Amino acid sequence: MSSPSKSPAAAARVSISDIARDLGISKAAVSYALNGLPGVGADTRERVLAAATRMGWYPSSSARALTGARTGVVGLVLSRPPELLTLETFFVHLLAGVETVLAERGSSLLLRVIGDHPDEEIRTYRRWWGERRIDGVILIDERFRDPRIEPIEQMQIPAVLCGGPLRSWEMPSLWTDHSADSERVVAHLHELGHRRIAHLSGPTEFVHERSRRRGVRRAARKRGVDVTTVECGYTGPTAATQTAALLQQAPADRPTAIIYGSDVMTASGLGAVHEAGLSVPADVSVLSWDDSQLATLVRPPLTALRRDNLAYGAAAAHALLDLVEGTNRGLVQVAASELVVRASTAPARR
Amino acid sequence: MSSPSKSPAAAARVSISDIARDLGISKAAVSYALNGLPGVGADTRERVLAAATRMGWYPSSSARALTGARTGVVGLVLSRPPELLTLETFFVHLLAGVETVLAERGSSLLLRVIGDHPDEEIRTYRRWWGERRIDGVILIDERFRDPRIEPIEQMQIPAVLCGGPLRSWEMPSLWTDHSADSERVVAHLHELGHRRIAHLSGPTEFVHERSRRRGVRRAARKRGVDVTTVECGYTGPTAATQTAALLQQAPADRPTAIIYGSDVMTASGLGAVHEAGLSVPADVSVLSWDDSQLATLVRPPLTALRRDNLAYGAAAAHALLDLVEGTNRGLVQVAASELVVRASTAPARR
DNA sequence: CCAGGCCACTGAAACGGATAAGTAGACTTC
DNA sequence: GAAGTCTACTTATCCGTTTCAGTGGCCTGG
Repeated sequence: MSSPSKSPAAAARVSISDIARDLGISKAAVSYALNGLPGVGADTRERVLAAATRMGWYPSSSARALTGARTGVVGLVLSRPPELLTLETFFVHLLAGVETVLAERGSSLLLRVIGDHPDEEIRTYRRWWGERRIDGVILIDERFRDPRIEPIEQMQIPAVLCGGPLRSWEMPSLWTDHSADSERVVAHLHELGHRRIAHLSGPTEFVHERSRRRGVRRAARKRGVDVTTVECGYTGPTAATQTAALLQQAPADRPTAIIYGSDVMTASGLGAVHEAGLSVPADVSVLSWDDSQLATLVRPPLTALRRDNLAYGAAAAHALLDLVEGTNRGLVQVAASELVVRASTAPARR
Repeated sequence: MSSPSKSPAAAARVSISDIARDLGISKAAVSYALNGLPGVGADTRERVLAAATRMGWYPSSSARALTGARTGVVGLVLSRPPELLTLETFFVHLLAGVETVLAERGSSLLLRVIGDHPDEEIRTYRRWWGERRIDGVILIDERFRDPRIEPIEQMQIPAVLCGGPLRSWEMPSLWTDHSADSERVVAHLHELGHRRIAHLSGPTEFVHERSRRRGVRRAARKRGVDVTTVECGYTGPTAATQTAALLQQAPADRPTAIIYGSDVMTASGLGAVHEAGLSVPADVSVLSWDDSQLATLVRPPLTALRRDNLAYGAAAAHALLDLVEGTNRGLVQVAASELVVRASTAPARR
């Protein structure tokens, strides 16, 4: 609480006018030189470049943006309560993937973390766009009848939808083949002899959870596997409660394998299975729809479906930057997931 | 790869000139009205405000920044390899905490995620600052002889250091009392009768790891507890290897309790203890310097030192925004950590 | 009744860069 | 050797906002 900071803005900031004055030429010539445009001689260009480096010049992003060019910033809103963000390694990986590409292509990420509230999310987009802060946005966590779609389209904000495909949506989307993933998961359990399984999915307000449920049901029916689908929150406790409920049934009725919607849910389920006096994988096999370090740290380590979230983020960033530059990549299919088999799934008990 | 996007910039964007024209007054009057400055009558002010809402006006951040005002953006660089970011719930919590405050006070977060490379981090600051993109930065992960300090001071970028105190540093820092934390941890183990403990810390290039090591050694010496300090990476495997090495010693020599630098390290250590044929907490107690969901998901659940990282991020953001507005809060002490005792620590075996 | 002050407002410049339009001078062209 | 074409610049304007320096009109005080 001591003295006010002595105006940090005091630090010398170099503009093209300074360079022009220093070299005795016009601002325009400097601008041409720095942007690699024709209109200046080779020697002048070199002198300008040298002076810019020497004097520590950087283009003012504000001034550039003001003339109508890009801002070089991409917006991303994370709208889940912080306690859910925590272990959802998905987000951090996604961010890292997005960032790699943005850095490569000279853009930056404007991030907003808000509790679960779609209105707030839309307000943020409206504001960022109105203030000309961003070139476009990445929309994650597609919801059923997603309320963000219409405002985004109406404001004509360039956007990439992580989800879809969507009939009205004309911008790029990153499409995951949930039905193939479901096949993979169910096939694995079927091969191990499981004929009664449960699927504890995340909230069905998310489109990907709906798709997975549908996929699992279809794959199970095809193989004559009996499946119970239960909707859970993403948090550990709800998964544990639902697991306990499932296992209270008579041994002949209860599932011999459980698919969980996330690594955290699976780890919690693991605890619930033990508390029910059963063991994994001897009595019950469990399988996580997400892989992560957590999956390898619990005992037994979890069989999990692994997606490359870094690549996912990178693909989203590429699609968005391409769109901003005028190329609509349309529907981009993301790489297939891979089932990593560990010790939490085993042959069904006879 | 279909048609180029039809210039999204085409969407009508309203400027104060539009409002001025609409109302038949000057741009200056509109500006005064919108900013709550004297110079316009109450009725005019109201008409301007109404028109701004009606026409959907937002201030252009670029134009504002150009006149020398704030940009309303705070920069943050995460420079650790993505695989470490993943389970380090610290970062996500920190981000969420920072964001809450920024949103409240009308700022946004510009984020860069880079692999572990301080040079790149400094280049990012230099660029952001040169391009007038940010008002200030939050420096996390203080390092020994931190190479970021000097450039930041020289460029006079307003910054908050998460760490310190540092003699030359005149800007705010967020100081954690590592010595009190160490006391708490060692006291707990001492009370349980442990007289031979090990501390597997994170990399000593980080100042907080050094402080913790020093604190643990001092607290142990004070109580006549024997302590072995080992430097580990933050990753699981190195912690497991070091744990195995420690437990290979003769029962009379090996530690009866191990303090780990993070939750991931502890969970991995847990596995290593089991593989050595020993049990937690009967043979060895383990304790994590970080609490998280992971700590509750492994068996046994981990005794852990809990920091409020959300509050930590919030404090950092507050200190920075205050600094930007001219108030240097100096040394801010963060709230003390709390030891959450769970099942992974128990009385030492006789 | 008029100087002085205040109020509500206008005009213009400034911020830093992009860019359209203009202008010398050198060089080609027939 | 005059007209035309390049090249290498310069001048001026614009983007949207803030802000400084006016400028009338009205009110007040002496």
